[in-house]
Amino acid sequence: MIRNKTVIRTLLFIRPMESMKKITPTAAELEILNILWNEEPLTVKDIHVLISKSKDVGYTTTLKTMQKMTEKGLLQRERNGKSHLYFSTRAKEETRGRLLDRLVDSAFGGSASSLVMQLLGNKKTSKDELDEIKQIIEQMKND
Amino acid sequence: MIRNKTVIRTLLFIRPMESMKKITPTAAELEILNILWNEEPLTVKDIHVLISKSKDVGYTTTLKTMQKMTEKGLLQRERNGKSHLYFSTRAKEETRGRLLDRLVDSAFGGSASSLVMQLLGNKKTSKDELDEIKQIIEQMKND
DNA sequence: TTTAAACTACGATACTTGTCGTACAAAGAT
DNA sequence: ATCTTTGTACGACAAGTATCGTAGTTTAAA
Repeated sequence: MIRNKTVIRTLLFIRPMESMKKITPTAAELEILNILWNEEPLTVKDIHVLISKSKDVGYTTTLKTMQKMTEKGLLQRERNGKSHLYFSTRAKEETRGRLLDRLVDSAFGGSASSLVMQLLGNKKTSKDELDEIKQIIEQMKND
Repeated sequence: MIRNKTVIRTLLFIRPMESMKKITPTAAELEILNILWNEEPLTVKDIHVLISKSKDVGYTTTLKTMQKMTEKGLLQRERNGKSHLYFSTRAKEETRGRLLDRLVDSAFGGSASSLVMQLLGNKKTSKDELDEIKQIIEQMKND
């Protein structure tokens, strides 16, 4: 049985369909997305300046990552004079939802309530957070 | 009689400092851990049979993955005749907690309540799940 | 005792991720 | 017009993941 995807695509003369792919960003990509979700659009430089505050990384690393993200369809860009303005193509909620689904499936046996239980029992979650979560639930009960 | 082997080995210092490393398992590793968290210990074959039900993968792939996990300290094993019996070294809750923390940090700006909101607003989370979650919260309020 | 079956060990491969360095292009500054 | 700055493009590389194939070892069967 042929398992190699590259081989299969070659044999079938098809290309990977970017639009159909449900891409979940990696950690480095999320760092960039978190910034863009807060303020769009931004240049590579803008983002790199922000990231550099908490992390020592080269400019071309950020650039390359954003180029890859654009290839993948996570970002779009448009020329703005000499440089580009980047913005995210997917709503924050959609991406977060997908990541959450993946975690629920892969680590919590598909049970979202197990995840919440874990979260509420987690020492790292602050009391304020817990109160806030409880309040959210309370509010939802009135639907 | 003490049945928990992880505890025994921890007390006997069978594993060195490796066990201190904070490793977060990958997707393929989680698949194996999910099985072991449910029933321990198991052989490579046991696990491979179970995984094969939902996934087409070679036996040596499962074997190799479990060998790597043992190297990393995620699993431990002991000879059992011709083969080995594997068991996980970390409590389910610890690993889940770490994965959850990572997601909260990387995708939800460190806000656990944002994560819960997202989860509750997620169409994919079933009504039953939602009810269950609400019930959990309700119960926690009585502390 | 030879053989077959069941296992393990280990190397190899393809892909992905994160990271830079270098080369090149465009726009100003001198 | 030439030099400097500010960008982009692109190749390269190390590390890690998932995946198998092949070879070798042990146990059980004939």
